Amino acid sequence: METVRRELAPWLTGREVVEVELVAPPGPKYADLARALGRRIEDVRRRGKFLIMPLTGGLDLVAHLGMTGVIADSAPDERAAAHLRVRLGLSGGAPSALYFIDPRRFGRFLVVESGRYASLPTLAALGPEPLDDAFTPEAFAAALARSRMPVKAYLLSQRPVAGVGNIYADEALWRARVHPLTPAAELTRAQVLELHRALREVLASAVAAQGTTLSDYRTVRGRTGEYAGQLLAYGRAGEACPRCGTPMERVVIGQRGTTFCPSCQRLPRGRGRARRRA
DNA sequence: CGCATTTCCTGGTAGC
DNA sequence: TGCTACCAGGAAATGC
Repeated sequence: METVRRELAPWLTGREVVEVELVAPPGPKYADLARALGRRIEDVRRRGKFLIMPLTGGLDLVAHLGMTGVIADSAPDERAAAHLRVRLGLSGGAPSALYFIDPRRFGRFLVVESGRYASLPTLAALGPEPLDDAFTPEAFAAALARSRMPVKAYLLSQRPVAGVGNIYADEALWRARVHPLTPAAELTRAQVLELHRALREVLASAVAAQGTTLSDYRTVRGRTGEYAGQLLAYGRAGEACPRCGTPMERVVIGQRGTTFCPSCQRLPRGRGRARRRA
């Protein structure tokens, strides 16, 4: 999403939305989109995986690409045209239209009052940006201490830190040698520090590579992201761990496929509450 | 409030 | 070859 934001910002900032074509059926995922009409895009920001475009008149245009959504600056080819959901006509020179194509329909493209995210609970409760100074090891430790969910599931909730999806969660947990089923509150201080560092490194590297294309993801100009070639854990179940050679394993945590090394990433034992000694 | 479960959806692919 | 079944998963809705 950061790659998409960087391509969109110089193009969209200052443009007026002169046409709103909602191709998808109206619904909460496209709530109030027509209100963008006649307003100028003041900025292109990002919070986690949400794109936030403040509009003149106290509104925000909010986009989320879901699994397979693509924002493009040129018309989709015949194959992708079947999945066109939104077209925005823009003032100014070419490219003068934005296309939102979303085959699996998990994406959103809606207008809300500025900063009013009640209809987007994940955005409303989003943790700090991982590459911001506010994301300190202390803040991360305090967030993790609040939950006994498996740390992998808690990361995906977007609450301890923003923007970590399934791929980057697996990569960071592997780097930090943390078992994905470890209850968040049971990470040791050393593990919190390792995971904090790993999250920042993985996300910074992925942004430098312009993201991870496994199949659908494309930048606004149609390019692929190249971080897939640097993945060390995600999607490698059955292969040797790059660090120790042990076969990597796959489990399901919170409905998400999760790959980890059973040798490098050990579950702590016997540190839970509710334990009594005889 | 916190957490688990279910739902949305289609392209790709395994299996027959 | 052509069919069916199943899998992928981000976030919201629903159910305790």
